[in-house]
Amino acid sequence: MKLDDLGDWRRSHYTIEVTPSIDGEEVIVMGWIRDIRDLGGIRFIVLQDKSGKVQITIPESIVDKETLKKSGLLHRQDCIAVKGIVRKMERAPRGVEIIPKEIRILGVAKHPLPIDVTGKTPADIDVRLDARVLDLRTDRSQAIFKIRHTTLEATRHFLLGKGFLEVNTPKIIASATEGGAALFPIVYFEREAFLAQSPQLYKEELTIDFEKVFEIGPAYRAEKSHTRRHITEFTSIDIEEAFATVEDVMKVAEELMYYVCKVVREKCREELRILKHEVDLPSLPMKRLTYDRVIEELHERNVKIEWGKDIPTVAYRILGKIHPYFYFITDWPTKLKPFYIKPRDDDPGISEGFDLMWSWIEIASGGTRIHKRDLLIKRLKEQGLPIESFKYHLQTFDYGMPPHAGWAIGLERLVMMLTGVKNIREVVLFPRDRFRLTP
RNA sequence: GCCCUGGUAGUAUAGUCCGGCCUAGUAUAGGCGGCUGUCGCCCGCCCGACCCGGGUUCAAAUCCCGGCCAGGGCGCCA
Repeated sequence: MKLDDLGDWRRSHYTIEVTPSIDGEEVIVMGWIRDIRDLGGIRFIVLQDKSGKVQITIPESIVDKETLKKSGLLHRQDCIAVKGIVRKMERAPRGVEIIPKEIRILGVAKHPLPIDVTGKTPADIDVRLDARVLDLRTDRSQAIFKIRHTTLEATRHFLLGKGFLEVNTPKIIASATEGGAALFPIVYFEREAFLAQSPQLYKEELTIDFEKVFEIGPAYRAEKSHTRRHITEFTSIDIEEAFATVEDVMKVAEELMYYVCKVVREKCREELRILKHEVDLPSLPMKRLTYDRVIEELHERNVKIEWGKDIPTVAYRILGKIHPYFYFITDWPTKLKPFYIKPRDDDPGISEGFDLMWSWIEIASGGTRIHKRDLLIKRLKEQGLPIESFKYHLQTFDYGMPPHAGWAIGLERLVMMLTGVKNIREVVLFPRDRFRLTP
């Protein structure tokens, strides 16, 4: 089909701005055809733009022949511009419709489409991700990403209000430093480099310069996990604060969770309705369970975990049934935590690290960091990490490292909680997992 | 790395256990026709599929073996 040019047409109104109060005005709207209902002598076209939808009504007796003919050529998801007169009409959705004078076809869609954008015929997650750009047009996807956007907006607003400075640290790093999660190796000219698994060391170092920093950025994990809560590229919300301890930053975390829930509840009512999901306001302070207490609770339910061992997923699922919303797990055995987490002064076997849980899923982890160089070296050795790889990091401890604490929140897991979505890939535009690298 | 499950039109499903009744049903999308107030419009007609390879059998969508692809779970982790 021959496409029309945009020409000198510019949008005069978003669809949401077409209301009964502008009855009789001429408008130009632009967007995509969501649905067409042809009744013979009258044709209804639902036009969708980023703001919402409006009905274009084409009664054969009113509209001129050429526009009538053109309107008959249209399909779902074609991109069009419509110049027409707004008509107040009680029988139309939102009490208003547009009677077109001229239609310009700007882009066409090839049919049949791989997924139904009206959402009436469901599609599997795999099919949806293969046609992701089309899938993102659905009300469900639009709602999810509006909530994700609002979560980020609220998080920034909250942390900026607390005096944190937003930073960006390198995602290409020289060596596999932190231990733990596997890193992706990359070819960096004639050397090998890695994609960063977290901004951990950089954000700690930056407390010397800016005291309170946060970063919202990508993190990469080469884990072969294949579950609804794992992806290889995710977004980490990180904070680090000088002159603070685990209790101070746990407070920041729970207040942030409260604030984000509050903002999403207020600003995303329609989106939550579409997703048939409710967000409860957590009560503060959130429960603080020690690792010992968690082991006890599990014992009471016949799940035996030896002290010092990690908590397996089955146990977390049980824990999630006992504590269905947010709770902290504190006082972890030092050996279960990364080398930079500070052991307690009065009992070095226990750390000042914590996890923030949402039901059975870990949303965040953090704690007081070690700021004394000698202790850090001792812990590196205990965990069998190569001291020489930490040369630049250890060097910063000669520049007046303040006591500090921080945490990292997995944005996608937070958004899963806020949207009720069961698969993490649904809350990422173009997710990467063990098996998916495209689109 | 280990374990489980599945693969039928563009999409979503029925049929698979217990082989023949399958010329593979249904919905939706798409095409054609009809319909002047739809808003998951309606009505009629049409198009369109058993993942690939091998085996068993008179007969395979259905049973067996291999492959490929996908979903999920464990471990690890956010």
